[in-house]
Amino acid sequence: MKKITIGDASRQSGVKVPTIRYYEGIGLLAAPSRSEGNQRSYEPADISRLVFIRHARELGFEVEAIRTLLTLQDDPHQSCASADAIAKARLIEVEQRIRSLMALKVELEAMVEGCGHGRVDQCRVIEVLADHGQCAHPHHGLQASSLSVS
Amino acid sequence: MKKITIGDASRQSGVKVPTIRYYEGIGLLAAPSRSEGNQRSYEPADISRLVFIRHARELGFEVEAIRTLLTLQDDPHQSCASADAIAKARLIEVEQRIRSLMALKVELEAMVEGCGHGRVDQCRVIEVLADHGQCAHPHHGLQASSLSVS
DNA sequence: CTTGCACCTCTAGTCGCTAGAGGATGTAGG
DNA sequence: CCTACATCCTCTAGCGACTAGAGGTGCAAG
Repeated sequence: MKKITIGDASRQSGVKVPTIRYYEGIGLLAAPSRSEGNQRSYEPADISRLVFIRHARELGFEVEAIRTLLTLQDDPHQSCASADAIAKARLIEVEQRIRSLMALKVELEAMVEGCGHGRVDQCRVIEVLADHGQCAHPHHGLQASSLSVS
Repeated sequence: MKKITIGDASRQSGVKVPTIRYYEGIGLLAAPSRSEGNQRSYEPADISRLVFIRHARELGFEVEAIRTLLTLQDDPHQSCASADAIAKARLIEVEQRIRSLMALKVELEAMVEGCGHGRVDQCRVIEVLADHGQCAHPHHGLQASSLSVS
């Protein structure tokens, strides 16, 4: 009978208040019951769900993937093949991302090192950007593809 | 006097047609002259600028950073300290990102490996997400912070 | 002269939130 | 009981960097 306000839910789960409402809006979290004054009232299970979501987001899973993972969690007798597949796909994404970023790192290091700290016309930073042929490493085919988790 | 259409500019620079128009809209690229029929007509210098922009975007520089880099390029007698600083900041971002992703990789690997390929109630993927205490590595403080380049 | 592609503008959508306006509710102190 | 004040409510708009689509015009080849 303890009523958990959205603020408490936020503090307990680590998910910000507007984000909780957002998750409700997109159907990740069921709409909770309301108090007489129309305020959301959560239960412990909702907190767990929010922690689950937050954790998955921190791992870089997309909301759609989390939606699938949550339906799996809701029915524990299902095969976990989908969860497995989602995690594996995410792992492959992360590995690719790391490879790309390593290539970027090498190139940025060369740019920064090559900068004579003088005038722009001797600056390798600008030069490399202007002329792709100067690249330390080719990295064509890199395409912006979302997903952050800094 | 060769007139470069937006389609040719796209093919030569590797920047998509709508993206070129977008860059014009946000002022990264000057509005080119127009043909009688109101079609954009580019010059070789515009292609170079587009290549510069594309390359910088591939390296993960934000549009605002590129704006600065372009003004530096336009005046080659300036000090390149700003370009240097921008590249260094980007390098630090990339290094941080790599570290975070390595931590994610470790955790995802543990999840995937721990999956018994049975039912959900034995699945470590779901379990780890539900209970942060199961994490192989702590990665709190990770906050989504934009910037992709897959 | 017609077919068909490339071009034009404009608006709206993507993702995962975040910020702000403007108002209602809940709680603690006087 | 009244007043602050924090917290809650809904709603809309904005972020970055594009992308997609509607609805219309230009142009070159057959």
